[in-house]
Amino acid sequence: MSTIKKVCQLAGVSTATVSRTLKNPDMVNEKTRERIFKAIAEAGYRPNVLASSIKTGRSNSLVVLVPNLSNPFFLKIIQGIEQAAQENGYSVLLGDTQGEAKRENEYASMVLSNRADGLIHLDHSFPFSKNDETLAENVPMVSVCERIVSNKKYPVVELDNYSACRALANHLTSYGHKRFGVIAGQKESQIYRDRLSGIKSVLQEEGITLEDSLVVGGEYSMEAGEIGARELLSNINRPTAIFCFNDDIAIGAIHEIKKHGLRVPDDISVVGFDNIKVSAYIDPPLTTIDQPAYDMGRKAVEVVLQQIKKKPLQRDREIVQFSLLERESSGQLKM
Amino acid sequence: MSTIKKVCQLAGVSTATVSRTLKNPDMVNEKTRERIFKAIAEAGYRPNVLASSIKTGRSNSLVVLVPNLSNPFFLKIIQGIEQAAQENGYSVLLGDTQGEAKRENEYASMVLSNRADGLIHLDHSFPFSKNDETLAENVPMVSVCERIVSNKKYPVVELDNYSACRALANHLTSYGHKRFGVIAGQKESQIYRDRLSGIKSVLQEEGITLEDSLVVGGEYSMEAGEIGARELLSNINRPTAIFCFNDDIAIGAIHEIKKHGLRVPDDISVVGFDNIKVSAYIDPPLTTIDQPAYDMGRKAVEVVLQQIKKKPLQRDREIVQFSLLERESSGQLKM
DNA sequence: CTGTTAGCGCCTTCAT
DNA sequence: ATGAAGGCGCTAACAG
Repeated sequence: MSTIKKVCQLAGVSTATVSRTLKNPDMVNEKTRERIFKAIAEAGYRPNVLASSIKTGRSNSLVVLVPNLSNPFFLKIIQGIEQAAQENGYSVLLGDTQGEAKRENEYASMVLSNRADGLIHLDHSFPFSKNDETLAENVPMVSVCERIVSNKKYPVVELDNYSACRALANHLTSYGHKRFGVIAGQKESQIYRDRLSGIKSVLQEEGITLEDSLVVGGEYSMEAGEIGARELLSNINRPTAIFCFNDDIAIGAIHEIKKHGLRVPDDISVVGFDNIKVSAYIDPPLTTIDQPAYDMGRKAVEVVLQQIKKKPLQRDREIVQFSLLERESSGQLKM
Repeated sequence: MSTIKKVCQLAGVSTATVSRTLKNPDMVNEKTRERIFKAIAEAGYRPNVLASSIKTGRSNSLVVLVPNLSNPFFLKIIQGIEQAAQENGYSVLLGDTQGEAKRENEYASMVLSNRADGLIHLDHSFPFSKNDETLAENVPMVSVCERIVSNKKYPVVELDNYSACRALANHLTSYGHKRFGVIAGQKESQIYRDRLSGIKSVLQEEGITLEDSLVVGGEYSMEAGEIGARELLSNINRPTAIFCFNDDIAIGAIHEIKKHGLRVPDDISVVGFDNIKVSAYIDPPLTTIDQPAYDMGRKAVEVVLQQIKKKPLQRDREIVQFSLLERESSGQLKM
């Protein structure tokens, strides 16, 4: 690995000139410049970014914390992040936390040790350890989808879960459904509260109460969808329509419902959330809320870069638009 | 951000002692050690990894190049990579190349500029630019699934695609199928050749020839599966069984086949490749080849770390085991 | 066991 | 326009 010095020797100039040639080419005489470029090529020289980072104090990397890499929805977000990061000269350090605090702490601390300049968190937990809490105070950080629980307010990129769930609920009540079930994801999050209250607000308007026993689940996965559906199907008040808190859950639920010899949507309507790709390809195609995952990722990068560059944020909540995709997993109540 | 010097002041020692306390605690007196730890806590000191990297010449990062972040199969590989990397004190820089040479070049060059110590490539292209070719000669690099096309042999982690496809073909011929179609992925890769010849070898044994017009596709996606299926269905020799080169393609194909009013597997059998999660949940559940994606990721890390540590590789091809999962998308030929 | 010293590779004044 | 020199934060001989 040749260093700047080898280039100096070859070109017969000082390190300063080589450095300048790379940063501010105009500051250097055209002839020397050419000579230096030739020397660089000859030496196969690459500036050591670490060495320059140490001076500037910038690593030009962002850490991204994902609770679950298997979720295609997160993937689309990451794609957006990665894209936007690259366009801005940043690279992405990926941290699969699996929701474990220990892993979160480890990855988050990369920002403290100068390995990364900012943090994007796809979860609601405060990712730093107790120990690092005060250190973390000025860390550029943004959460996507979920809101970070902390004394300090961190910016967030999310959609209006309340309204989105109202849209879904209105859709289903308009089809005449009266008995509902919910298969939720994590229950301790803001998302859970927002979505559930969105649903309840509509049902209330229809004079319907959602019993606790009809709100099941606790994890965003196909398996959870299966289990949740099984639970709901065995309820005395078997619902005719089921809200699933993401598409994976819905896919699991539909699978289970069919296994019981029931039809979707003729016997039971199912709606999802996220609009992952495969949702359009399953049978029946899933009615769901489209979240602009890719854009959410991009926006998150914007927000965290703003913080890194110490520019003031216009707002600390970026709300993105959702849209209700009515496909074939939901339909008229047949009685 | 406080540096090692602040700790020195607080603890009244030299930088060397602080450094040692962090690296080789036993080399330092217990009392001073405690004092230093207290000072570190007080200062909120975090070693600047960039600064140490510059000395050691190691960044403790690996770049991972993925052609398509939307493919859940790659995701599982990345999960394995990420996991194994973390266990070994490495972090993962994610590069979504979208199969574009320019992006590959850019990400690959991170190894040349000391941003990363090694490279894991989930594609078959040589990721460095022409310019960097000689520079890249000694770069620790491994490919997963695909084999890197290059003069120099790079190690690879893959499964025996030829045998896996023989297994699929045997499975289908045993059900009496005689007319086959193939919806392939990228056609210029080793995978394509291996898989196709695996299929053909079995068909040949049965005295069946696979016409070129029945080998369609060119991309690993659900859309490609739809298009490919449409093409095959309109062929005069409409196949009764279709090989799809990954599960996404199969999902798209099944979707399309159903749209045409045909049933899977009663009218047409469909088999996939990879065994992504959702394949067990679609209707009908997909017969496919299970690739141990997670383990492949882990193994790739092992291999690249071996190279980084300049240890000789036992072999330059790590073959992982596949297994044929017979589910319900394939069945007896009905006539 | 601890401190001194000399860099790692690069950037950046400050001179010239 | 270019060079000399100091330093970024940390590590690693080498002394003591």
